[in-house]
Amino acid sequence: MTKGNFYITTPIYYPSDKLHIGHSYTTVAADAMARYKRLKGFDVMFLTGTDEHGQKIQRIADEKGVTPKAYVDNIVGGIKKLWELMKISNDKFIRTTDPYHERAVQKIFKRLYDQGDIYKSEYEGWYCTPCESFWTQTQLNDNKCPDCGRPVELTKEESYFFRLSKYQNALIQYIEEHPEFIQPESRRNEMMNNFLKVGLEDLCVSRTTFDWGIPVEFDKGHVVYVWIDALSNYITALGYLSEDESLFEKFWPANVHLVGKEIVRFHTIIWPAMLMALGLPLPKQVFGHGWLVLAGGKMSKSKGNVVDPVVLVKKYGLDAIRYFLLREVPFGSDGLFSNEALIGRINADLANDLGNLVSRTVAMIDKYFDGIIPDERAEGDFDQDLMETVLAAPAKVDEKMDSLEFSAALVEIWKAISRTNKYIDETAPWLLAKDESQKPRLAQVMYNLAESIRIVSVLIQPFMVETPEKIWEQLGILDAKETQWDSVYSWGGYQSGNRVQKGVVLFPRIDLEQEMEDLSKLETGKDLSKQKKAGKKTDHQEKEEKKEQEDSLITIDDFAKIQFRTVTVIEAEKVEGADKLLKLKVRMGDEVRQVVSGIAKYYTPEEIIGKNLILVANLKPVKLRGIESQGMILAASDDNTLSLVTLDKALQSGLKVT
RNA sequence: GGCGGCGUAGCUCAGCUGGCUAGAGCAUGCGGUUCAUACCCGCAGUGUCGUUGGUUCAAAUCCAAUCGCCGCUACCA
Repeated sequence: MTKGNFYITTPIYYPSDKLHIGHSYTTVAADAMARYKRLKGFDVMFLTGTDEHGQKIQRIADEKGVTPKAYVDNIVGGIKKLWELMKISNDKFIRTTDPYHERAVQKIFKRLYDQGDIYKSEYEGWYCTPCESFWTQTQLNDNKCPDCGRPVELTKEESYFFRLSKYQNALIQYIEEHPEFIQPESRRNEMMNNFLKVGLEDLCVSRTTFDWGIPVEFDKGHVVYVWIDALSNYITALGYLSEDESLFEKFWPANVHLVGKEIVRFHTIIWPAMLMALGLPLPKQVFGHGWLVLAGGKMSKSKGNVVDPVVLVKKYGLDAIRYFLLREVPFGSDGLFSNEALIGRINADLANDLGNLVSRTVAMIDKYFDGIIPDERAEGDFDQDLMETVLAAPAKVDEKMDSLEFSAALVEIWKAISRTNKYIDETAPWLLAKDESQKPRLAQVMYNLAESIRIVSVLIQPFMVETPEKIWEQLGILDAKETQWDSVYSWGGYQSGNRVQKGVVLFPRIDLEQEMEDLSKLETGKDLSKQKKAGKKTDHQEKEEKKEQEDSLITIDDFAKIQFRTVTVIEAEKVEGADKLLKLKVRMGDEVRQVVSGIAKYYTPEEIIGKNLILVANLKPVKLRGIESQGMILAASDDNTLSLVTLDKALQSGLKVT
């Protein structure tokens, strides 16, 4: 009886910290899609979960003095609660620490090894300890960690590698033959131009430097590194390589993996290559959505942007938040998240348009007909136009949903709402009510209003999860037939005899100014400027923004470890072939040091000679573009300008700075 | 540096393969209405469509250059 199967996934989130509104964004979108497909009669599998291994979690757990498992159990509990709060209708929640997943990952790893797609070698790379990331020489930025800009160390590690390079051509061909595979299109171009066409390198898929991961069965000391562990969740969740593969057979390949744009690459290159190696079909689509970005950095504090979804839901109601997330930003683009925008949407779309429409309609039916619309009705002007407009919505919603245009789908529904509000003005029921002979006409008008609202209430079900029922209650809709998706393609589903009932205000209006004040108070003590992007970041690749805060306090001893010295620049020249680098010779007392510094865009060699600067003198020397740099010059920069830290008064070089 | 994208009313944006007096929502002003959550309905705008050239009977829409912003990515010693 079903229309077919539909498998949709969110990324599995990294439970190193509480989730924020960006995570909710992805998950609510997936939820809306899953609900929509269920309403359409599909057999849906909606998967979400958590990616729980890795060094970062191990380290955080260590710091807190708990086991990694205990640590993630706690966080995952919170995540599950959040999804309950947001009424996420996932059919399954996978944790990469689930035993069935671990077993399947081991089997996958073994299989790929046995067939030669994984081989053992040595990983030589530059390691950034704070970020726990390896980088290749070419990834480095001025020989520093491209993520955090701190120095990296050359490290060797025995590792297993996945032959990603082998699948390069097959991937290119697949992507070219399946233009719908990577969406939106701009992401496809990025993957093609930046990775596939320039060539893929084999991928390191095991680690020996930590043990919080799935052990490689046949080689103790190695744990499976993120890729095979995390990405395979999409199939292990379905029982792939378990005793019961029936779900896998039923739902794979997935219809769509919803991911944030920052992890499109993993899902469109690494993951498909893994699947090819396993001889499995590829997911039909990977959709990389945009980020919700917090409104302007320095403004955000004073404007008090709240990004904790729990707080938002409690404050404004679940449906308001879900509506905002899906409505405000076209799904493929980035969008601004601000409390003003949120409140604006709530007031304009939800309170004024939808909520008020329901309220006024119910009030009129109640007032004019004691709650039940009489069967004796008379058609009149505007009826036809109303019907046409409202009935046009379902097909448009279908069309938009099929391409994951949630925002556009909601726009279509709201056109119907607007049309209905206008219809009230056109028909002026309060005038009809004054004339006894117009009762049948008034009844028809009331019926049309009720029916329009009924259709709208059915259409909003994928997006809003509490409001539809509240509306049905007020309209006196009891029969499930009236709330089925199929019932909105024709007029007349609202049944005679339904008794309307005034109810609670669906969406109370919010006083914007008052609210912004409250929010600022709520935010005191919290520094949101650190959190510029509320977008979801799920992987081990995630940058750690909190680290700065955690590590921000040092002792005087820590400070003493760094030797700052005054120096004078005696020579300077551009580094051949590098845009950003200047090679400096500096005098430090009797000593002359060679320093390479990434300031070429801001200083010419000529202007820097003779300057008195501060050098970090005991920094481990590194080679930058083959030139040894014996220290680091201090400078400050904002987005546009960089300024060297110079001495206010002329002093000799070589002095200690304390 | 390479690839891609963006720059349109105060704000957020629509405007596909060039063609009626350049649109929507929000905000603003005015008018109407009273069933309703001071709501709804109507009307009114303002825009050198980033800048400069070019193609064309005709360009916001195509081409070139340029400025500004953003995304991905990189440095060829």
